[in-house]
Amino acid sequence: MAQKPSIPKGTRDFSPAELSRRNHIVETIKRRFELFGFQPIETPSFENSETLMGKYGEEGDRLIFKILNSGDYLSKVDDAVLGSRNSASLTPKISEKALRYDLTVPFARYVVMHRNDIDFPFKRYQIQPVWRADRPQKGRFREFYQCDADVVGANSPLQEVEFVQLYDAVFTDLGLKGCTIKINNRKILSGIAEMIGAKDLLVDFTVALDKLDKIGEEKVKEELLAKGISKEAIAKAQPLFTMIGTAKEQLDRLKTLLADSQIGILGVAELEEIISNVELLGLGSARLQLDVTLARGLNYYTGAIFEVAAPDGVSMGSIGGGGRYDDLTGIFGLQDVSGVGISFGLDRIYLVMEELGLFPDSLDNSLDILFLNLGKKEGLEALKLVSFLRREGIRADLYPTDAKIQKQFKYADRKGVPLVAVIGEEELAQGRLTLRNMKTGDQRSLPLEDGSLLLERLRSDS
RNA sequence: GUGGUUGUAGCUCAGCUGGUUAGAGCGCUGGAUUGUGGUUCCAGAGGUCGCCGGUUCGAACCCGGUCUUCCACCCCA
Repeated sequence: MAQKPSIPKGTRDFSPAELSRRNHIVETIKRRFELFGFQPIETPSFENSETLMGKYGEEGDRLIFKILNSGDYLSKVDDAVLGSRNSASLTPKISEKALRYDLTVPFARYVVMHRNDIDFPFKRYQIQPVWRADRPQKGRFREFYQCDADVVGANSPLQEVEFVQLYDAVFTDLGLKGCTIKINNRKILSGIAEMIGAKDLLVDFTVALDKLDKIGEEKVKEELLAKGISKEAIAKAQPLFTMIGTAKEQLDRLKTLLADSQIGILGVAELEEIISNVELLGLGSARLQLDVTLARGLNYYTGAIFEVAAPDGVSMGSIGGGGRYDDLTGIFGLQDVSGVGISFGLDRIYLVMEELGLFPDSLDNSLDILFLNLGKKEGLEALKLVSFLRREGIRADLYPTDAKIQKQFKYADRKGVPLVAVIGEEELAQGRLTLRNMKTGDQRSLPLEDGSLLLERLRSDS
């Protein structure tokens, strides 16, 4: 009995057409990463659970895919744990490995493990899938690709400036104009929390504030109240809700607001330096926007934080994010190594580009010329030219079987092949081939023996 | 994880208050056209109605469960 095939929810197959578009994005990103001096690494799909657990907050732990131990994994679990039916205590007993949730934490682990072989500052990039046990939605999958670039061992805020430029360069290359790179600094958020006396409620505070543009001022205040932040404290934070104007104006207001907070002032100064330097150097097609409500959930960030929004009019969550983390390697036993990095959400960038029709047509054709197969002798003759053209870097192919000529033409048409070469009985007798331009319908005759004339035509057409 | 939504041919979708052999368009295959695709015309193939169970004389349609899709939360790329 044949079963109906299916794939798990939140996963996808990629067709040749989709993959050539995805590769176009990946190659653009890769080229820029390398131009900016990053080197590639790869890490395993799965890590030891303890490497991952606890790095993404409580919510993150829930979304990590756990891998069941091999063998008779229940036999060694003692009855008390098994009988308690408590997932939190049972899980570590039956699962020691987990699929990676992002690329930043495995990278931190990599840095610590290989610290003696790495020349610091270390700039690495990594393009690999990650997995999250999330409920899928549009632009939200359970298996998706991240394209990360990080620098570890460099404290200078010039790194942040370069990352803003990197974002801008990639999106400009892709033709994705009008992206907004939102920037904030965790120190500012800490400073504000300190100011209003809610230091230990920093996470709740930032998570609520993050929703400002989505649910509005009143609802945010309600949530803050519900989380145990006093009315007076919220009143003190009032200037945050009406942060408009240029970056400079906003920074000036933050300076007065945070005058008594050492960490807050530090954050403002860092941000000021980054923003003014980005302005000085200029951007291509993206714009940098200070957004004091930007918080980001991943709790390892300590300094600058980034998030990229798609151009106006496209409804899609952030297509990139990142920030500075001072202590990530500290968790694995390597102190005083600051890191900063960004991530591109390949799958979401794909969806946005699809929606805006930004993929070049040239991605759709996979062949420069197709030779029709009209029999054994004819096919062999065609293959000689195919081999010659391939050596010259032309994407050439021979139709695999001597099917009906109509079928072969139809195949060429649908694949979008611009040129079709016909070598049949007639041509063979004359020592020539017929070359048809599929777009215009023009046909011309060329000698079989000398492939260079054909090559010339192909080169001039492309 | 919570609440809702969706599933009928390869694709996009019709299908009445449950009632004989479940339809269309596109696509596919063949022919018109025995060496010429994209247009047209003709013919044909293709469906466990997501899956499991229940109600009923009878279920694509009603009920329960389950999987999937999309949406809102949560969170995030």
